[in-house]
Amino acid sequence: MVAKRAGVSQTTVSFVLNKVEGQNISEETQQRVYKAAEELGYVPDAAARTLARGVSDNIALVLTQPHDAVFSDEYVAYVLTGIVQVVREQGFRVFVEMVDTLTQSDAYTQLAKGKEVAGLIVLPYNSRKRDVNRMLKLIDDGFPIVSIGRVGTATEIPEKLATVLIDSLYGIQQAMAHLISLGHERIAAISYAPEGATHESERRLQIYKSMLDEEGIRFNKQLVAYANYTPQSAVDAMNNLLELENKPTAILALNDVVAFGAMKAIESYGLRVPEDIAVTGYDGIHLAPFLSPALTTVDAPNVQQGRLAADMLLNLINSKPLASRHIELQPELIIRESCGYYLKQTKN
Amino acid sequence: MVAKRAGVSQTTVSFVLNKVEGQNISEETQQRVYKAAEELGYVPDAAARTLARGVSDNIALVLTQPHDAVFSDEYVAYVLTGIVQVVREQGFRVFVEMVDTLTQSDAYTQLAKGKEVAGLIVLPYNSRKRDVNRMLKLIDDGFPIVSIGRVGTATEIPEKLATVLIDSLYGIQQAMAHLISLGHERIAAISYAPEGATHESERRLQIYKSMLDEEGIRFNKQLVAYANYTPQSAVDAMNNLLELENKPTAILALNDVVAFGAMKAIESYGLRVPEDIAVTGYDGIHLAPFLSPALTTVDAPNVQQGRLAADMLLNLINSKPLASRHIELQPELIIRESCGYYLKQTKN
DNA sequence: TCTTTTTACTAAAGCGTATTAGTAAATAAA
DNA sequence: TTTATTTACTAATACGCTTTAGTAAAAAGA
Repeated sequence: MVAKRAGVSQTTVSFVLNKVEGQNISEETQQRVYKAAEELGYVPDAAARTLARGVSDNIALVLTQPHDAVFSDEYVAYVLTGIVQVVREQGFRVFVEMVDTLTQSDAYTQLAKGKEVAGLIVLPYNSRKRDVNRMLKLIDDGFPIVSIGRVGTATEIPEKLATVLIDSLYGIQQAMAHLISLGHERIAAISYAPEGATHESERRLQIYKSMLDEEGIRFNKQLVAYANYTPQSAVDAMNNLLELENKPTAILALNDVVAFGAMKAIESYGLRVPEDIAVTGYDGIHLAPFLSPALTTVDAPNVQQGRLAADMLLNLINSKPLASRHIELQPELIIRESCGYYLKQTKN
Repeated sequence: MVAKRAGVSQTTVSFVLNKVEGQNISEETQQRVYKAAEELGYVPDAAARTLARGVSDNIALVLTQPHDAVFSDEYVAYVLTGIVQVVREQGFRVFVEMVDTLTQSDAYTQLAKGKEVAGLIVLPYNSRKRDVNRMLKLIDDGFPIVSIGRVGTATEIPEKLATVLIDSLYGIQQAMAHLISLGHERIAAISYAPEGATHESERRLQIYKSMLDEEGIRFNKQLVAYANYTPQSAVDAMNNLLELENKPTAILALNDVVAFGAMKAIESYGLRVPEDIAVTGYDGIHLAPFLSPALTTVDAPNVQQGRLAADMLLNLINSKPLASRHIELQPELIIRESCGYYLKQTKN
């Protein structure tokens, strides 16, 4: 079509529009091709192009979730945004796949083998060992995969799997140090996941324990409660803590949604945050500063996490060397009102 | 590959795997094909398939936003979830495209003409007239497009454009009626967008005005403030209202993010919600019940909106008749604590 | 002047599937 | 028994692009 209109061969059109190097096409011919393409509103057929090239221009973000669960998590939105921002500059598009690892465990393989995408970014927080093995097999076959965060139940990050993590060790340490520096000793932790459900939540609890240890505070099992991803379950967990004879004076919420629920429970109970009980969160959701009291939380750079994962993936796709297979980003404690830090400051 | 292994022709393989009707393939041959495909882990090449069929198995969700803006809106996440849930059952995948309507105004056309997708679902809240015209032209060419919500600045919904709306007239009316029934007369409205920026925000303000009118309350221009999509801008807007000599006794926040900001501003100012000032929101974000006080808000069924849009799109793609080109969903006022309704109840 | 190199292109094959038109063998109808 | 129909397949083309191998004409080198 374009070829006819410009009076050249299809080959020439392809060379011109793709700016293929090493082909001496005269300036004049090039202009003619561009003009013809412009006039016809030509857009190359994506499928034909992919078929001929053998590689797709798409990548997928794979979320491991039961697929009727709503991804209400801001976290995912942030990561996705980061990814889209980066890959679009190289002409890639992004699929969002919600994979129920129980019923569609071959989803990774489908995407890869069908050449639907050139690479995958995976949020594997609910995935099983079987899924991980599938991923590793694909990687061995040379298929690019980057993981964001730790794999669900696995204790170790597979060396082969490119990963972008957020250093929760550092984050939780900061939060705990902050609470301790404010004089708290009866610090309770509320996990966002059931006991043993994910490696990451267990890890955060572990850090909580070791921080207590370092400070010579005895770990008390009663002061650990488990929510179930929803804010309501966090309310319930907090209510259990409030029924203890020796109530905690501070709450380390393992994510912000839990912190929301905990604060709600505390105030419904008739106590005040931070005067009676201090609360810290983790994630840095964008409404955290606008709670009353504003939530002190560990701000994790999630957009950045998405961007870096996308960067890594593009490098893998283009067979460029990776600076590192495992990137760790530093979160930052943002001190606001929910721990009473500024209250103390003013008093002095 | 599969053909050789099963000892049949490529054609037969295609017929079997695609379950093509009217082809008499013996049960035995079918089993042989299935077995061979299974053993080889065969996954059809997506690009080749699309090329041969002439239609893609993908759709795109197009977000009109400056593409460096983070889509922190839960709203988008909900809609996306609904869409993915529905289309995946028919074997479709979903692209997420973030389109800056200023710099990439031909994005719709690219996707359609490149046959990258079989149809589009558009969230057009920031789109310009030019974009709308492009969409309408594509529709005229028979390309399936469904819009979620009203087109950015347009006053009318184009008849040709299939649309899934949420009836904000009904929603805002309920919220206003609730505030008025609680005795409020000095009701201020805070828009989530700058004056005149989007049709939807202006529409909500219009409903606010007409409700005042109906109740014989004089409209006071001073009682309208404008935020700029972020919670911080809502804080600023609220602070302006708090500086009025005659402070409002109730705030109609035009979305929940604004409500968050407004409540924060009120409490920072030293007043209480709902005792001094009542607040209603709009959207029903999932943290609304866990604010203190819990936010009374108009709950919009956004997942459902996504599902219905996906349904419509699939019908358009399959050239099935649409029951209606314009669907309107009813939101529902959820009464919680931020207006003092239960406070009054207890008093009596 | 004759040969080599460079310039500016093109013909044709190939990517992996869907699909149309067709065929040989088996069965049914006349 | 002959003809028509049905069953069970297959050969070959098309989809629209990329890319390899090649060619004719012009320029450079000997």
